[in-house]
Amino acid sequence: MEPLDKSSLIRDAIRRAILDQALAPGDTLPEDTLGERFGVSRTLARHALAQLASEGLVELRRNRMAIVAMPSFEDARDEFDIRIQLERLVVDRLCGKLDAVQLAELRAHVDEEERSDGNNGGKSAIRLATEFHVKLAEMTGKGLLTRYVREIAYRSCLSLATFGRPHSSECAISEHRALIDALEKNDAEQASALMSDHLEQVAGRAFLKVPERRGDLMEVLAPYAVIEKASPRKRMQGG
Amino acid sequence: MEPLDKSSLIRDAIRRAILDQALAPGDTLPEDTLGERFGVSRTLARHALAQLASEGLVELRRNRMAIVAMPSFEDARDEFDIRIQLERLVVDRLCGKLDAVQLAELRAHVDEEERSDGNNGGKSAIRLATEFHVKLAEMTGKGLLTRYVREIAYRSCLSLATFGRPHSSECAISEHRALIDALEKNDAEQASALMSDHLEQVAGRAFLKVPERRGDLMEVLAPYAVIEKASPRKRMQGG
DNA sequence: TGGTCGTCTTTTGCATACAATGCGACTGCG
DNA sequence: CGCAGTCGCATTGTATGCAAAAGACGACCA
Repeated sequence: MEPLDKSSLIRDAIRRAILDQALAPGDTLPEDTLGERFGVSRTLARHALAQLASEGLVELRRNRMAIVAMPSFEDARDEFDIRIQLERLVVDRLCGKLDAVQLAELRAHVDEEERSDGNNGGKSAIRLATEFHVKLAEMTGKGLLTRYVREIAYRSCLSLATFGRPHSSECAISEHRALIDALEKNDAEQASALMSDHLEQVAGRAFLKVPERRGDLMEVLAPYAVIEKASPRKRMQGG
Repeated sequence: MEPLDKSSLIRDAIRRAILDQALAPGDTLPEDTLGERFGVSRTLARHALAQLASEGLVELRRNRMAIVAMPSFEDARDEFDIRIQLERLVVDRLCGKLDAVQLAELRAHVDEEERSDGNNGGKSAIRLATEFHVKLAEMTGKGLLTRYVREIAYRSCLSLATFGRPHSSECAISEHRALIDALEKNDAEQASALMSDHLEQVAGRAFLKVPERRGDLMEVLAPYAVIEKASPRKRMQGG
C-alpha cells in the first residue's frame, strides 16, 4: 500500500510547489538538492524532473540545471487557444450528464475557491481555479481528454503565475458558478459559450489579450524581468 | 554535434518501430534487452521508455515489463474527438498563411504518400499520413499546438494499427489534396470542414465509428484478440 | 489428473560510483 | 584597470550493483 512509486511523490510535490508559486519560473532545480530534500537519490529526482518536463512545467537543458519553465508570451496565448477547444469539448460531453453528487462536488469546490480567495495573496486561488477545470475534465470519464486538460491547465497556471496580475481571480468564481448552472440545465450552447468566454476572460485579465498593437515594449519585455529575479547560485528556495 | 542525447535516439527508434507496426500493441519492452540492442545501459533504455510512456505509446507497469500501449476502443474514439478540435485549430491558423514553398512541400509529401501506398502492406502509409498532419501543425509555428497534435497523431497511429482494417489509406490521399487546396484558396470554412470530415472518415474507415448497435460482439472483442498474440517470454521481435 | 504451494529466475526499483561537461573564479598580462 | 587564458568545482550523463517484486516451473498432495 506504499505510494506506488516514490518518484511520483516528488514529481507531485514539485508540481504543487510550482503551481502554488513557491517556485517561480526560472528557478533552478538541481537534481541532488531535490533528492536530498525528499530523501531519495538523484535518480528519482531526475526521473521526476523528466516527467515534469514532459508536462511542460520544467525545462531541461543538457548539462545544465533544470529550471522551472518560463513560458513565452506566445506560448501562453497559444495555450489558451488550445484550452478553449479542449474545454469546450469537456462541457459538451458533460452537459446534462452530471448527477446531483457531482454537481454538489463542483459547487463545493467553488465555495472553497471563494473561501481561499486572497488568503495567501491569491496564490492558491489560481491553483484552486485550475483544479476546478481539471475536476470538470475528470467527470467526463475520458482518460485522454482529462490528461490533456490537466496538463494544459497546469501549464496555463504557470503562465498566469508568470504574466498574471495579482488580483483578478474573484470574477472567475461567478463564472464557474454560471457554468455549473448551465451544465445542470443541460444548456449545451450556453455552457460552451460560457466556457469560451470564461477562458477568454481569464486570459484577458492576465494580460494575455493578443496585443492589438505591438507598440508597448514594456509589456512585451515584462516576462523577461523574471530573469533578474533568478540570482546565480540560487537553489530551490521555498519549501 | 553528437545527437544531443543518446536516450532520444533510442526513444525515436522505438517510436518509429511502433508507428511502423514493427512492434505491435502488447509487445513487451524489457529494459535490458532494449539497452543491449542499442548499446546503452538500462538507465537510458528506462529513460526512453518513460518518455514514450508520457506520449502514451508505451505502458509502464510497476515491477513488470513495459509494453507497447494497447489503446482501448473508447480511447481511440476519444482521441479522434480531440484530434478534430486540435486540427481544426491548425487549419484555422494556417488558412491563407502558407507560402508557395510550404504548399509545394505539402503536395510533395502527399505524392510520397501516394507512391508508398501499399508498398509494405500499407504500414508505412499510415505513418506517412500521420506525418502529413504533423507537418501541417508544424507550419503553424506554434510549438505547443505542434507538440499536442504530434502526440495525439502518434497515438492515433497506434490506434489505427490496433483497430484499423488493412486497406483504406488511399482515400486519405485525395482528402489531403483537397485540404491543401482549401488552405491555398484561403477558404477557412471549407478547410475546417474538410479536416473534420477527413478525420471522421479516417476514424470511420478504421472501425472507430461509434457503434450504432452494440450487437456485434465479435467487433467489440476484436481489440482484445491482440492479447493472445503476445505470447509469454516474447521479447522485442522485429528490428 | 488437477490444483496449490514453494522456490527459483527474471526483471524492475533504486542507489551509488565514475566520467565528462560547463561555469565561475582566479591569475597573469597588456 | 580591464581582458584573456586556465584551473577547479559544481552538476549532470551514464553505467553498474544490489535488493525486492512478480511470474514460471516443478513438486507435492488430494
